[in-house]
Amino acid sequence: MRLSQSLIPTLKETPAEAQIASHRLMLRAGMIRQMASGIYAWLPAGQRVLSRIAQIVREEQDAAGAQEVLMPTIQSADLWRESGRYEAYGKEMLRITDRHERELLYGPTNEEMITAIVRDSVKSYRDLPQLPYHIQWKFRDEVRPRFGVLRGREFLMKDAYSFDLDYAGALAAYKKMMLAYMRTFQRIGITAIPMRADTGAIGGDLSHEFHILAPTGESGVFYDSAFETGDAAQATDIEAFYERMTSIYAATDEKHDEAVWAQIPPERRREGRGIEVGQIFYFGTKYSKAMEFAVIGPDGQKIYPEMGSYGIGVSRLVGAIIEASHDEAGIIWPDAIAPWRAAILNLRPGDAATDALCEQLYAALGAQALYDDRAERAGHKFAEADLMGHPWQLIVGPRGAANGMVELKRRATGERLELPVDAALARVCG
RNA sequence: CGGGGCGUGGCGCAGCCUGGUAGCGCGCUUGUUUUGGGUACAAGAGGCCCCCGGUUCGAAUCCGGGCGCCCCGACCA
Repeated sequence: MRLSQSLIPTLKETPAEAQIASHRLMLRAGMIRQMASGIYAWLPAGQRVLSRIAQIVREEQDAAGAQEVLMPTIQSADLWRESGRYEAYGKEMLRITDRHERELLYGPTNEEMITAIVRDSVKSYRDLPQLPYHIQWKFRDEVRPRFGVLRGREFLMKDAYSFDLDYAGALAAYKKMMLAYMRTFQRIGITAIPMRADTGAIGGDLSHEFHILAPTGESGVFYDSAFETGDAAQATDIEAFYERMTSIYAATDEKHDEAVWAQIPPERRREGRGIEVGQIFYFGTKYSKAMEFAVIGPDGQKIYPEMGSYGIGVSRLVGAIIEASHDEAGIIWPDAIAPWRAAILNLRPGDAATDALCEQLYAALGAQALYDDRAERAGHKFAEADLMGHPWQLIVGPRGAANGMVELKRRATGERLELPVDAALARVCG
């Protein structure tokens, strides 16, 4: 992308409504614009990050054996009457009436819908297990939206639903998702810690929340430093992995147990704040029974499938990652999800050697690069590149260009190196 | 949903108390300049002062009613 032709409206000053770092930076870096309270439009820089995160989530769900589907945002009230949640859900649910006075709603979650879909086509025990997921926009009419995309009303979410014949099967699905989640967060490049959680409105008796550590997190978290050394990508034995994840101490302040905490060696105790970016639940036959979803077992008897659901807040992750990874100058994107791997800063557009070298870099990097070809001051370009958080900056000025040299800056460390073009490209691509 | 605050050019704000027909910084346009960390000078463009009603000779300003947005709390992926 050439910056001169892009729709990336950066702001020098912070809009008054933005209070926390991620909200401020997302607005200033031109990633989002608010369209109504808690509702945002995603501009190219934001959209690219959102897509990258979604793609990693998708790949890890697929790897775990889940199947991608896409359910609608609008649902029928009748569906929710089957489970009894239409009345129970309260004002958080956005209710809509169509031209025929039919009652609809903008889905806050999809347990009912996926149960109906699977129920209507799965009749035999031979058809289970099933593990569908989708990545879709949801709406919860929060009383008080805030913190930008961290607490929006409309949000992009991955949610998966497991259907198994028995508890053992459901537990296996739960463990698979736990591993998939840890792999997902590791690939994104952030530390997320699973913590035993309440099951809340969805119901059930086994649940974990996944929290990203960030100083501005909404809840206090206590955990054993053993989490810092885990490597989900290397885990081969899922049972051992699950055992390890659930035996190391980690709790939000609500569930914190001082007695257990006291038994952890002091040098391993970590306290901080966390932002919840995912939650997994096992809830048994709550929905299958309420919605009369049963398959016929080998003995001809009805079996109500054991269910679980597994969510990741994709749009929330964007904000959460920024909370965990920024400095005074701006965002610091992890490499895996940066909107562009590198920015090319042309410090002297119009200078033949400088232009030629920039074009050479841009041709080599293609869609991975954001080329700042504007007739702006160098300082302006530096400041905006730092703000937007590109992992690498390829800085090209007439001085170096005359000798085929570029300056490579690593955003995370501030390290700057003068390198020949090929060496610089190798670093960026490697 | 309780408590508080704010709505004035794209963004940040002043003006409102003490009514007299709108201003500053940034951004934008043009020119000159500058050229490695948000440059300088000059000249411009751009505003139903959130909306409706009232008071008044006259309302951004006072009064009433809406709407929108933000903050604290309760709630929450």
